[in-house]
Amino acid sequence: MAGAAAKTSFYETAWALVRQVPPGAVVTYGQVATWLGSPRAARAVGYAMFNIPDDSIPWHRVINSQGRISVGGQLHRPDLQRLLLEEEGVVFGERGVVDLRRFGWRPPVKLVASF
DNA sequence: GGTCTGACTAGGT
DNA sequence: AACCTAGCCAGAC
Repeated sequence: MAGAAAKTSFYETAWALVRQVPPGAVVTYGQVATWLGSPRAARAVGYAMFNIPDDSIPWHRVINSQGRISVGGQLHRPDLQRLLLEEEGVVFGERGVVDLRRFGWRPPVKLVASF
């Protein structure tokens, strides 16, 4: 690439990575941040999800490290994220907690390296 | 370029 | 187990 390489923003990279998460699987903000090379940027990742540019990004598959949904009311629909996940087969515990050991997705090393 | 904001996290009380 | 605090990061003003 000659000259200035298109410096992909943190957000765009996060979006691209989240888009790789398959249906029925979930990842945590901290995980995504780690894949991006900044283990402590979980907050920034969350913010990136808040600013998703289009509907092709499965933002709902990103939850917090506790296996719980952080947001409490996106677009006037408090349970939208949960509903979308359940539709994909993700099971929530009695307290709305997802078993990350069971549904947590781990991307191929090669994929992560490409980011 | 300093300041503020958060869909985060880990640790302490 | 619920609640509070401090640390961290990228973006918007």
